[in-house]
Amino acid sequence: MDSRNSVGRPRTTSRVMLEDAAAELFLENTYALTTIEQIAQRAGVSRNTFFNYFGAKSDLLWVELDAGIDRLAEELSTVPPGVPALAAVRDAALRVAADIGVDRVPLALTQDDVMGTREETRSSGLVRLARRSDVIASFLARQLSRPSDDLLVLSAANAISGALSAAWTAWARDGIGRGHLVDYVSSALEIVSTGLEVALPDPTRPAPSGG
Amino acid sequence: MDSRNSVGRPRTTSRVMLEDAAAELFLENTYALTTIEQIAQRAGVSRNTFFNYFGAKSDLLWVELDAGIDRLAEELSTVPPGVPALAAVRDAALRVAADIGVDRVPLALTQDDVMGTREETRSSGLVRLARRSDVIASFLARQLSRPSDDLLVLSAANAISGALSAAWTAWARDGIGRGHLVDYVSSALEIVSTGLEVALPDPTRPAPSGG
DNA sequence: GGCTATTATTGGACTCAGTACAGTATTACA
DNA sequence: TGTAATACTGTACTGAGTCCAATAATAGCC
Repeated sequence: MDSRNSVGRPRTTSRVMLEDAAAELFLENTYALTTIEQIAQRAGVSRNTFFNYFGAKSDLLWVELDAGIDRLAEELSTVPPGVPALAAVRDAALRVAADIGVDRVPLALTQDDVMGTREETRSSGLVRLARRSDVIASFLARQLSRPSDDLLVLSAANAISGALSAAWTAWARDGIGRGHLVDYVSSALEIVSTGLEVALPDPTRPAPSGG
Repeated sequence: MDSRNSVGRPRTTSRVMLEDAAAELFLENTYALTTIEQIAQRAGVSRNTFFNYFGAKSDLLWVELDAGIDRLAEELSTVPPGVPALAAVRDAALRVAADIGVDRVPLALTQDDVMGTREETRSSGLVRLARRSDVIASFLARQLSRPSDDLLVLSAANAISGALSAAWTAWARDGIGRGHLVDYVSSALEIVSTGLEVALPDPTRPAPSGG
């Protein structure tokens, strides 16, 4: 039961030790009140070593999601030319989601209120959203033979990435007993691919096709 | 020709003087190499006064867009219940865009490379994207009588806001001779409302309706 | 075993954004 | 003229992120 600090800690890599130390401290003292100094100390490592593994304190909140985006980029890079682009994105996103276990929610999304992070979480999380948009946009551009700064390509990539964010967020917020992430991602993507007019029927009017 | 500093500067409000001083300095020295101290000094005001008007250095990049989001929120708040929600959002966004003159591009979007800001621009810009998503989501929730953390509502709001970002970005990047922002916004919104499958036909296949 | 090049880690000094707070000037208003 | 509210300033502080030079650890090779 001696969990004081570095002494006695299993000798895994510094990176993992930093992640673990951070998770503990964020829960104890909130994200905002935890300093990098403290994290490094508990991991039994110097403050500078922290910056060998992470570019910023907020990176610690998004380890899980960053890995997911890397996965997505890899999946998309192996898609051969000629394959329908939107379906390929959807399939890749679903495959990535399928591998996320129920317990692997990003720190930022679960702890959020507990950790007193709302602002910091948000802006650092949005950096991930942008990176995912880039990944998707360059794939769409390649696959559809359009320039990568094309308005349609950028709009579609942003819309897809936005929908994916909504899915992850909603899933994380549903807490224990939530279903599987895949289902959330599936619903969110259906909205953007079939169109908002269809997906969000207005209670005051019949659906467009019925008018 | 005497543009040294505060002395001789027109006595407008401190806020405007800070904005002007910042714009000058960002162009001269890039955003990253300009300190708040310098901005305040050129505006003829103390460093602390800066923080009376702006919460962060990066706010200076987004003055124009922040005003646009405020406008959007106001427009939406006056929409009576029962009006079709998606059309209302589209109309409000178009009205806001219509009022943005050709010269009123946000600093962040035009100067970008000149100012050596890419990273900082991006993450601070994304905070605006999130705020706009919130505005749209709470409107949609109210209008469609759904909870505001509903997956469909969040996905739609994120998708719309993402598409709007793409529109503003593409418009700004097109430089002198670009058309009017309204046209960009209109195209981008059409994509998400009619659906990506329809809007982005795949060159390898006929459109879904034709298959 | 020892030798060497590379990589991981460290200490220390620094810049600057952002916060807190108390004190002073300025303005508005009676 | 006095008084209250508001705008501004000085000072001091915390903590993130950067830079650089020095040292420890490690891997590869003889």
